[in-house]
Amino acid sequence: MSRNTRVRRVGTRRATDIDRVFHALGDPTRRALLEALSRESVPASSLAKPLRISLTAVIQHLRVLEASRLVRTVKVGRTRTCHVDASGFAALDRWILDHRTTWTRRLDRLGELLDEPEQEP
Amino acid sequence: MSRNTRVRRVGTRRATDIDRVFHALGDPTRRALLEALSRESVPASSLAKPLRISLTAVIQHLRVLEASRLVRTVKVGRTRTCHVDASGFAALDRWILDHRTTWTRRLDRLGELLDEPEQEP
DNA sequence: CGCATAGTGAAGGCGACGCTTCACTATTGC
DNA sequence: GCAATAGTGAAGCGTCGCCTTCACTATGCG
Repeated sequence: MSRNTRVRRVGTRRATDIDRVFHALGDPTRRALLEALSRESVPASSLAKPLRISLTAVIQHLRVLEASRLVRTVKVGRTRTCHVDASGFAALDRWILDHRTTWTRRLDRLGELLDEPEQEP
Repeated sequence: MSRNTRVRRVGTRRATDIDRVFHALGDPTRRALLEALSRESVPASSLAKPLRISLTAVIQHLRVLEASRLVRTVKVGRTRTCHVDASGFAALDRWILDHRTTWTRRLDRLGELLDEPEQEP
């Protein structure tokens, strides 16, 4: 591990909660992990195969997800069971809420944009 | 630039919109940039000094933010004016909405968590 | 016991990121 | 015109992040 055990930093500053959440969600593998977990709580070992990565990689991702409070894990016996944790999700929601007000005040358009079906080029 | 101009990828797969949004928001400097922009539209050059980074770095961040549709910029004369763009924000909102339902179905606790003032250790 | 299974720790490869500096172009304003 | 200002392109540096393999421990089970 070595690097993953280190306290996450951002520049020289200590990482904040929202830093961790955004960083955790920034990786598509971790989002896939979350998606799998949102269906049902599962042992770590069952997550590796569908994503085609090693169990070690899964454990490493789980550590990141746990640090950001998006996932909570419990180890019973030799198996570590993982389930979604709402805390990190709530932190994200709080951030969004805070900034939505600022942005909508300036843009006053988010509502309409959300109603649009999609607008990819 | 070279690397920043390259199409963002995630593994071997082309990056999706939400990939770009999360990645863009994962960097605290870019969030600070967004925060500054949410107050008022400003030329790129005015963003560098308060963040204590070079103008080049700002431009690079702006490219990332534009690719994720969180920021839109217009160049008039020699100055590039930047303002918040709701599209990326809407994409994020959509993602959250989609997954909130799944997670609350499992957790049925998000509501209470959001009502709690804060719960950092 | 003895073998298979689930998870950990350490170390390293390698590409991506954030930033800088230098060189250069395009505008602005005297 | 000319100097100052705003932005770009290219290149490179140090670090981080994702993943792997190998070695090892702990638990479950016939």
